[in-house]
Amino acid sequence: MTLTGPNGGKRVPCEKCPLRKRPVFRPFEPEELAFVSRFKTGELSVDRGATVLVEGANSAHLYTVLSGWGFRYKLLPDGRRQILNYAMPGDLIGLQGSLMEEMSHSVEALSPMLLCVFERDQLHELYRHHPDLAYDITWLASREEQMLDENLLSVGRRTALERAAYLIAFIAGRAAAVGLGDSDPLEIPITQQHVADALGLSLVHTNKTLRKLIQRRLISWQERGCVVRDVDGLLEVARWEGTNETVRPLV
Amino acid sequence: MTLTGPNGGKRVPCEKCPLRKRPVFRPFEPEELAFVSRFKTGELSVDRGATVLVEGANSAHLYTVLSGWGFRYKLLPDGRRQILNYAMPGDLIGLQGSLMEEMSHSVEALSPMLLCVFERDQLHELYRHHPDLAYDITWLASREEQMLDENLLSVGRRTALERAAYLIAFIAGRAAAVGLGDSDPLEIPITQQHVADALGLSLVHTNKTLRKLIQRRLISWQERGCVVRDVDGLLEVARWEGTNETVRPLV
DNA sequence: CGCTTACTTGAGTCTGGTCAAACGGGGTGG
DNA sequence: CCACCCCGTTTGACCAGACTCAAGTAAGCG
Repeated sequence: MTLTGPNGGKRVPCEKCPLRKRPVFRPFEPEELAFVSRFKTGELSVDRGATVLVEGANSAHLYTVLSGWGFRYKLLPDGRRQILNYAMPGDLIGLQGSLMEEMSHSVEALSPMLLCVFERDQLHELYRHHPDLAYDITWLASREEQMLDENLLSVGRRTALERAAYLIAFIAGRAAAVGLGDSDPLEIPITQQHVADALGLSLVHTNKTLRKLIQRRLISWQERGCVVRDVDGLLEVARWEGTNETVRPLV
Repeated sequence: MTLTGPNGGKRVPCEKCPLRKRPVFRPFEPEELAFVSRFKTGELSVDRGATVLVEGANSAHLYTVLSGWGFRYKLLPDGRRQILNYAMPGDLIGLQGSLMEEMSHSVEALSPMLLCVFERDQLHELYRHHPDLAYDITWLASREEQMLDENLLSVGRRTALERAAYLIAFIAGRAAAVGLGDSDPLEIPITQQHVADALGLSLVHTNKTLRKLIQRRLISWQERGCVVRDVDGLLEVARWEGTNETVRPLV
């Protein structure tokens, strides 16, 4: 886990942020950009498997994913784990920890990740002087809630096969919006255990379910990764229309 | 469904809002109160069973629950329903619909409800001139997300009995914070179908599960309602510590 | 080369689902 | 006033989807 200081070597200036070029992200006014740039106090680089945020901690920072994959999860006292959502470039993480006393979930990296670091303290200043950005942050929180709603519907009411197809199509859709898998078929860096914990299923049953999707040639599996072959096919199995990724703010 | 106009007969002025006296809600500055009061453009009274907000609609309003119970839910095309969360006094509903293009869930009343109505358009003004209130709204959105996280963990990873106990203890905890069931034991106005749809279980299995809680004298069931007898017992069955209801903003 | 991690697969079990029927109270129309 | 119906709850019988246990394979790594 490396923390690059302000203007350190690796620092990606917000103005030149590669993500910002993507059409999913709304263009920012120069002054907004300037503020965000000041708001960003560093970059954090974490390895695969590293814990970015821990439940119960009182984090002084919040982050935006610059690159890489991660996931939010909660644990039961006896170790049962539920993955709540996946995080990918452009996603804000740790907002809850900045607003509340402490984090109520943990975040772990699925691949090496690069994170933009923001100071929790400056959030108040953002709200005071940049109402549009404040609005954006609420919007992002609301979007996260929307995703959770859909996930909850899935875990609660879809069958195992529908759930698996939904999850992969959902991730693929979000990834496509930020330009992942543009050229080659998308490869999601997850193990089947991660899928199981997101779906609320056992590892064994998840394996058997994924096998069906593989047989139908909708996905294939490589060590440590799911290759998405046919998103439309997945959507059909899930009986889902997919989300329309609307234009959104970036931090 | 009745809409009472500004300063109509039934209108509860924000300054005299009975909820505001509760210690869970943070005290507001006079100017904040004045703005909220202006922000509130009316009251909406709905009957039990009425749909307050519909998925897909583009609502011009958002609401705060003044009294009564409701629930947020999503449907699958074939009718399967998942209840996402329950709404009770002090909760903000319809924020998503105000921020996004359209609602991604519906809201239905479990009992007669009284709602404070706010204009979506004025949300921008709130963000521009009342950063603290804006912050509060984000905080509330974040709290809703936190509740969803916990619900998702429950549906995904807890057993049927744990889930049922958790749900009822969760609702009871929230209700107690806003003063419901202060004198008599709390009575939650839900049917077993509502419990089933919140837990992701079938009606039959839900009935058998609730029966166990009833045998253990943790709850009892009256027509159209769950009576909470022993919250600590429920927490124990759920293997859960309960949420600490922290002070929060009201609207 | 042995260890670890992740994926597979089969067998047997059990939780939870489906189907079906019945009950009881409240409301309503005859 | 009574018969009927509807809604929500209850129960039993049976079925199936998902879980656990167990063992084996394959690839990567020190």
